[in-house]
Amino acid sequence: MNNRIKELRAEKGWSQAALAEALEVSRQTVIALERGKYDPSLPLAFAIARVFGQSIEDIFQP
Amino acid sequence: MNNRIKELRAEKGWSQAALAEALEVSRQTVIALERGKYDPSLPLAFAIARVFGQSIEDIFQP
DNA sequence: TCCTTTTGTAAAGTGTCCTTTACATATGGG
DNA sequence: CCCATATGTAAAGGACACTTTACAAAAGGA
Repeated sequence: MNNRIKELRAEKGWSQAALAEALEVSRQTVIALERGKYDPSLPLAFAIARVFGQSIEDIFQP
Repeated sequence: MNNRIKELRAEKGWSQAALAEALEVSRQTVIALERGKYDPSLPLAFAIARVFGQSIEDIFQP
């Protein structure tokens, strides 16, 4: 499952730490997601979509 | 996180076993999801959206 | 150069997602 | 009544999602 987290975070000009805080997860989680180490849980996917103002389908591609 | 899986499955007239097969998961997983025991993984959420022809956001509400 | 910020790796621990197996109960058709 | 179908519970095990802590390395500004 690919995602556009890193790209969207760059557009916002946020650091990984800032995104982690916005998502209420650890920085390690942001790193792992961006590097495709694993997929987020569904609740976290919703949070990611919310902070970037896009749909889950727009950010994640199976 | 609430979901409309049971309702959508009823509309299709599918048994839990039939849905499980369509999703390529066990029947136990379908039961657990419908009864809100836990949320699906993101890949499974995509599969559920696909078999019902709706968006993830339409099926799951945080 | 020095210091701060940012990004990355590693490891160990906890809880969740999903599996298989087994058994129980309800319902409807023959 | 008998049997098949549908739904549910329980329990044990494996893999994944997420955490905390610690350390390493690159990059930019003063």
